[in-house]
Amino acid sequence: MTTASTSAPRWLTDEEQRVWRAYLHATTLLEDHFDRQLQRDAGMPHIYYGLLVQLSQAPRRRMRMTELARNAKITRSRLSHAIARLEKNGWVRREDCSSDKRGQNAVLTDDGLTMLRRSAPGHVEAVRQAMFDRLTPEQVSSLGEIMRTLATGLEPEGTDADLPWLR
Amino acid sequence: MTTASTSAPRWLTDEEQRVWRAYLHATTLLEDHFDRQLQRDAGMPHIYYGLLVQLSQAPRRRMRMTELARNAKITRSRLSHAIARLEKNGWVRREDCSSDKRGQNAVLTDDGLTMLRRSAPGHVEAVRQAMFDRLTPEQVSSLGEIMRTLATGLEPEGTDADLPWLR
DNA sequence: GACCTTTTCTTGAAAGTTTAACTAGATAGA
DNA sequence: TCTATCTAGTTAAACTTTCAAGAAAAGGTC
Repeated sequence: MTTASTSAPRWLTDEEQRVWRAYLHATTLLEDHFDRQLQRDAGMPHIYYGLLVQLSQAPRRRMRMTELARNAKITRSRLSHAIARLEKNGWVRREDCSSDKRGQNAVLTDDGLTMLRRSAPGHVEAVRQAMFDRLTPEQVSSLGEIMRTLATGLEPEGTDADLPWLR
Repeated sequence: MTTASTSAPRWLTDEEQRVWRAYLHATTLLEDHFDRQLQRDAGMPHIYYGLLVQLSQAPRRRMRMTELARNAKITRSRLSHAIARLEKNGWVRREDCSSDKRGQNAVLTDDGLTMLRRSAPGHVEAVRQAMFDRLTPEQVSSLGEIMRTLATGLEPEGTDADLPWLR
């Protein structure tokens, strides 16, 4: 067991505090920025757009709900609501899974694919402008390594971690 | 003017796609992680906690609404709702601004400060575990530089940028 | 002063998310 | 088989955020 609850807290150094705050500022601004860009140009928040992208790259443009939730790093409940909304837009439809009667597949429709094709260039451009055009190749590489490390830290293999899509 | 809407899109390279996805994965997981940690230990989402931290560090534990929104990188509307909720909890109260009758100050109460002191060690520990313990000093430094660059890119000085707290 | 514009902040409704509870089907053990 | 447990997904209610609109004060111009 740890003694974290009783021992003196290891406060952040000034440098760490600056980095932490910069992280929060940048991620908050970026999320706001992309949510607005996609709400304006594609009529949905960024996380919904990501779901369509996932589906477009999946075999036969379909994916099991839990698998999609795992890829998007969100809860199944959140995904249920999201797919319901996208279904109303006609961009996704649900389909029973043949091998498991509890299961559902989310399927990207032709309309959904069309919408994605139309909005992709603008979104890529936005991502470039906000991120890749501002960083050196070394920074891009470093950012990738850092983000992979942090993500892995929160979803360690073979443990009982509290992962969104298992809740 | 640009020709972005008509010229061929500059698609992301494989490397850029991997970095972009890693960024989305890590930030989504981290936000979920800290929101849950603070909801459990302090009874509020992470962004609300950040507001109390800001107030605790401000002179006389108070700050103008727009100033607080700017620091937190959120809209004034969002802040209004958040402060209303924190007021209900007794952790913040509102106060008229003497020099500008339109203005309001958000003031951290004694109860709010107590709550903050009680939950700070656990939160710092969570931040360490999820971020600083997993990165080398070089990575921490690099992350700070990258995040500062990205944040600055979205709030350029002296322009008519679409910043949340001005909407 | 009168008028117009801008700034500050709030509000109500709509949209999205979380939490806990629930249904139905799969799985494993006696 | 029968039963307990687990997994897949949904749902209702509470909460948070966004969007659009608006009230009130400040600032600028004539």
